[in-house]
Amino acid sequence: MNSFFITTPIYYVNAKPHLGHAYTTVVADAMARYHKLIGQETMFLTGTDEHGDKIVQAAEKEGKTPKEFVDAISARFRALWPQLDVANDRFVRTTDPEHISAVQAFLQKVYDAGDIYFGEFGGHYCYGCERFYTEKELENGLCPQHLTKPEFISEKNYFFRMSKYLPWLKEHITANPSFIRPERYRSEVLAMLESGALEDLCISRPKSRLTWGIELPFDKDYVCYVWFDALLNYISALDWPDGDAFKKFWPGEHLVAKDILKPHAVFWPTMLKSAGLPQYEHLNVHGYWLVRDTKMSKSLGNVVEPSDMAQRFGPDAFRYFLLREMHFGSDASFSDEALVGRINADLANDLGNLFSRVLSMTAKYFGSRVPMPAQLQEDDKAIADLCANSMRNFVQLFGNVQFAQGLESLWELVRALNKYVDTQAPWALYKQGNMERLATVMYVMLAAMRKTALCLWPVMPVASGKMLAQLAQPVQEGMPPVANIEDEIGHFDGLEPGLVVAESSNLFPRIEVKKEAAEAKEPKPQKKAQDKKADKPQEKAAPSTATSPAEGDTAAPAAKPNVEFDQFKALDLRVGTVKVAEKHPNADRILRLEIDFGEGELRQILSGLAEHYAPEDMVGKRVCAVLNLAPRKIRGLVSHGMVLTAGSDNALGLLAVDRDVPDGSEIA
RNA sequence: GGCAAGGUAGCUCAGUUGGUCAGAGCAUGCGGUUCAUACCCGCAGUGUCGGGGGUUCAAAUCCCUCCCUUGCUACCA
Repeated sequence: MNSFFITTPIYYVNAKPHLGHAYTTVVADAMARYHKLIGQETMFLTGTDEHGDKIVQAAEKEGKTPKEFVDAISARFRALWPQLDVANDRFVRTTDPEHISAVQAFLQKVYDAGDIYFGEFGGHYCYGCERFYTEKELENGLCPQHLTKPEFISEKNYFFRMSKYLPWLKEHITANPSFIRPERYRSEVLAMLESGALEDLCISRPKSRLTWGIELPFDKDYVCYVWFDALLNYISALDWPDGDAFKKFWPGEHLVAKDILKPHAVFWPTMLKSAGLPQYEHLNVHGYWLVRDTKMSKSLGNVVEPSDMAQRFGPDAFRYFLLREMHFGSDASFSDEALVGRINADLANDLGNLFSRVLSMTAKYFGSRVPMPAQLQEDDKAIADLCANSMRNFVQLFGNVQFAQGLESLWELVRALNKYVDTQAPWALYKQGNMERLATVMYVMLAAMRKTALCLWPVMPVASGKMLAQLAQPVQEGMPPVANIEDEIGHFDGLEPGLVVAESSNLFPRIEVKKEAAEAKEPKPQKKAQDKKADKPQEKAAPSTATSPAEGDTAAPAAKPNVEFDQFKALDLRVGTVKVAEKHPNADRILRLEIDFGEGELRQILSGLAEHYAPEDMVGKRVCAVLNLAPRKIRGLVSHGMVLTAGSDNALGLLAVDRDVPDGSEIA
């Protein structure tokens, strides 16, 4: 197989690009370059996802049409990639006409195959669960959780018969250990399949509710629901069904963050299966970057900006850090100190200094001409062997998406070269006038440095080019430095004696740290799911949709329609004092409160505060609540009202009254 | 609460099927060197390999149990 196709997810354009996007895209770029470096023709695709409710709302807010809005944000993504030396071959947008027609062709194909049906059932909607139940799931016609009668919602939709292919999928994943990698995510998907929780997939929305989407070819009253639309970018961008690119590059592999594992590991393969298309080769799943939280918030402007990092430290160093610091698949922690540490230790001290010292000696001893080596001795052969080993490991590990390990393997060589300089002591040979030996030693180092620079091209394309240029190697921008790096492993020559190399080198200047240490003392790393929001559709899960996109982006929620004053007056809002607070015995997130509203007896209200307030801290607190909500049973206890809070999971607070008013006071 | 993955030197992590497996890099201390980006090289560590119990001649590595972390999941009217 001599072609290679890699994709990032198409990024959801409701916000600007952040570290998570940058990581995924840089990794994809490095993979694409790696495959070029082993002699394959590659296609690297990224793009933007531009359909869905959230987009319409965000556009309205800015007084733009959805199209105007997505044009602007999509452009921002596209503008970022060159700053990170990312060279994608194509950029797909779900609003491209070619994409739209491909989605419709695909839908028609699956429809004709009988795998799409109109959803007659699945209309039993429980408001408590915010989901639909099938007849089978109901207990005596009631919601099994709330024991209430679900409402039959008449909104019908089209469903993809995904369940039909789940047994096949399980076999496929079992039979192909690297279909989903690393292993942990493969197990996760298998567990998902075992659990039997997956059902058919809702793939439509009525136009009455959502118009910003792709019309179904077999029903003009419906548009395609997000995932179906979004996933198909991977082949629409290859000009499926008829394009040459598809024939040439499919199947390829995908790169995603762990939050969108399910759609890529379950929806997408079953879709391909239904349409009779070959499966992708690999789904490569990475973790999150956690960011040290110095009260990180948008208001403090403390968020990690990829373009900012690239400007401050250079795209090469930033890319190196991303690939070296994160063990692919696991989460990693991002901080300026870690970044500076890597740059100084690995790039400046080890690699940069190696180039500097060797080139400077070559200038001094041989007028910057690559000397002709004599017979290699033991020490020299040891370096040559190590060089071959490091390269072999590097190539193999990179192919296995083990980027950190691959780089580590290469650095074994870099460190050994620094040591070799010390043990051979060229300056001593020079003083002794042992020019033959000196020539050999210098040649060994220069040759090994060349090999190192070749390997680094996928990771640091510009710096690699500079290193090679310093070694008088031909470099053509955008092209891999050699036709196939694997041909470079078996032999140690490749550097022509007589070439004139650079006199000095300052590839990676040390970054002096002074005040940075002071700033970064106390705060503990806090979880910050970088990728979470942007890559996935935002609409609430609907009938049988397995995804449940996370809500709660930092942007304020969209405005709601006006209500009449009477409707507001209908609410019985009051102030009360918490007298009793304890954890709900059967629910982790819920506190059971008994609150005095001046009613003569305490009122029991259940509230999802357990993750934000300790029970003992609640006692004595004055709270605001809605009293006349219909009582609801939650996990065995009944709640007679709702405590008012503001904020989201990240930062949640209770509403309070700023003066002392009696319990039971009305809020108006 | 259920399911899953983890807890190994100050930090980030390696440790295949139980027997040099107690390691690497960074950071720290001491020494060396001078070609070099105050760099590089050498040496030195510290670790009850989360706690406890068990199997075994032998366990970080297998079993049980407990604790903690993370993710997914349910309840948050």
